Amino acid sequence: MPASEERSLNFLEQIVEADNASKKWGTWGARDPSRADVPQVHTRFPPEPNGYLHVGHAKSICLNSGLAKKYGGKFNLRFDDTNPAKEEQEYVDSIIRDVKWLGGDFDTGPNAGGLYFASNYFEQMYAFTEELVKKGKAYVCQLSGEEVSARRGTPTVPATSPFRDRPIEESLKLLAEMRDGKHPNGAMTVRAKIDLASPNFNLRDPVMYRIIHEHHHNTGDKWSMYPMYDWAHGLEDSLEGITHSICTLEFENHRPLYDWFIDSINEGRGGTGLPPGVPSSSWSSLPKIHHPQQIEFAKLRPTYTVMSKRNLLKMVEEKTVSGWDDPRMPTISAMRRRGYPPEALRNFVTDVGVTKVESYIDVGRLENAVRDVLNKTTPRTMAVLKPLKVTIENWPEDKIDELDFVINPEDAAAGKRKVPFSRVIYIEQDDFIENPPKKFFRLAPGTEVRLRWAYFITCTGVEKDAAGNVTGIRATYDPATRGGDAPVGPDGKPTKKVKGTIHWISAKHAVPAEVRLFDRLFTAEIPGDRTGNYLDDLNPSSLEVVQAFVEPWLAENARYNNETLEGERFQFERLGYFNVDKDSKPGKLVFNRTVTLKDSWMKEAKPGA
RNA sequence: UGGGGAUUGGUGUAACGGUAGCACGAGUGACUCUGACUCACUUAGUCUAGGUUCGAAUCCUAGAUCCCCAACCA
Repeated sequence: MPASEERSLNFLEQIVEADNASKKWGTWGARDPSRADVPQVHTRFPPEPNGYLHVGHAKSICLNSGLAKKYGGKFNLRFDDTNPAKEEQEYVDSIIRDVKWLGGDFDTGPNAGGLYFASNYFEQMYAFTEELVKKGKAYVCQLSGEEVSARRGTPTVPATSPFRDRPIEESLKLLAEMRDGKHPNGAMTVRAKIDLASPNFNLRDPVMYRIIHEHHHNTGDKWSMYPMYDWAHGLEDSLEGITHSICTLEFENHRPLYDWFIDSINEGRGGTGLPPGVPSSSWSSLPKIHHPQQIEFAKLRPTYTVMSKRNLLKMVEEKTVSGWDDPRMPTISAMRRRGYPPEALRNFVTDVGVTKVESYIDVGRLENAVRDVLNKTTPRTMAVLKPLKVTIENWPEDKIDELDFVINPEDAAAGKRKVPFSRVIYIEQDDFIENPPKKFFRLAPGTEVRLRWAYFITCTGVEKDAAGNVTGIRATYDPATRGGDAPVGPDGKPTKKVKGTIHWISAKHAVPAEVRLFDRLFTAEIPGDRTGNYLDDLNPSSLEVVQAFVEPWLAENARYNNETLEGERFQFERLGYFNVDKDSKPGKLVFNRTVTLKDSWMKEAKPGA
């Protein structure tokens, strides 16, 4: 897959390069004289700690940290923790873990910009607010939520507030009281005084602060007024010197508001003179604040998945899934648990690109990106998911043969290992059909197949129970095919060929293991599109648990790393990629199927499947 | 009805007035001790209608369709 070395620039990169060329943001020279000619590029990922990160956030993380990396800039992780009613420390911890796992190096390496919290800027934001009130650009409004809503107006009818022209001193007094916690939730808000008739509703005197008496994970009980996102967000970026504030499309309408806030703070600062009638003041000696450039991009929306935190939270709370890290979830922690390598997520994100077009991405592309990485990196091993017993009639009762098994055909350095073979083996139920259809290359009465790296066997009989179900089969092996190669004739060519090669496990050596097979959580490309309720499209069989057999080598090498939260990854030949789940315990192995192998036989046998 | 965005094969994405290209998917074939991987070939596209131009996906005009906006959420 194109890890995209020669891909053309996406529109974000084009903007950054144009800015760099024009020196729009200056260079890093002030901080580091040795980098006086490196243009400043400073990005950030600004999550609210109110849920777990999902694959959509992964796109933002990769975009932002990728830009910093590519242009020698800095990347910040900043929590947008402005609403204590919804935010929790647990989410802060999980987000930090997930961002680091994905390679968003906000605290290590050359691009580390640091870890920040919006709540650490509350004092500064309050000072800005006082300044705006004094400038006549903000006021305290004592309308209730319902009243504000009722007075909102329509696209052509302006909003109203009876408090917008109250004396500045009055607002200042109430502002101080809000800060001192003297008023209950909902009693009043601070509003920006912009334009009640604006066709852009974001400019109809938006609320800057509301009163929330609630414990905050970072600031404790210090504050009882909290800034709204719109007021806070642009300031956070400004304070951190963010050059390119990358966000999603729905914030396009908010950009004029962010511009207004910063312009209003800067008005009269830095000695540029005050508007007529405004007396000289404390802020005229203050420097202007940084004005980042906001750029909007379209969210990532994979098919067959839901992305809204609300809907994901609902599934967690109602136990539709086992938790935020249920391997079927689109969260980063679920993908890590399921065995997706972070590199695959990164490749996927660059592969689908970034634009302003709202589109759906075939979730199959994510699965392909996962296969791509895993194919190159995982050891091959054998496991039988749904065992069918095969007795090799001409193999001596107690004889055991040790056969060589290539660990990874894609990676010669991985070497070989021994796999035991004996008289009774298990093969996959799907690899035997009593009355096979055309083009079925596997085992059937009278046909011959190769057992991977072992012997050719021919099916000689079928055992059934009283109900007629196949309970086992009998076969004979060809001693001349040891290692899986047909004997070579005088002409140097193999004396026979078999079309099929199947995997197997020696019954005597088989180690039992639980294997969890996942399918998509939803059966509809766009869950809920049909009925309006995404749960109507839940896939009832998205989880299947089987008791499988694995080879001894795998049992010995199946490890789970409690520190990185990653289980060892393997390919089970012909079945897919699997990893060790955190539920594994000594004596009880649990594997997740990360993703299947592509299966063109399945497509042929069951068209449309 | 106001404002802000978007529209290129089945899907995603390039082309920035000069040959509509790439990737995924799909199809066919080759290879193969994984029906995997790999390789080759094929497939199919500029929202519509006008206009400017030697030349338009790109510029202009009009229209169509889709998304976002009237939380004290982010």
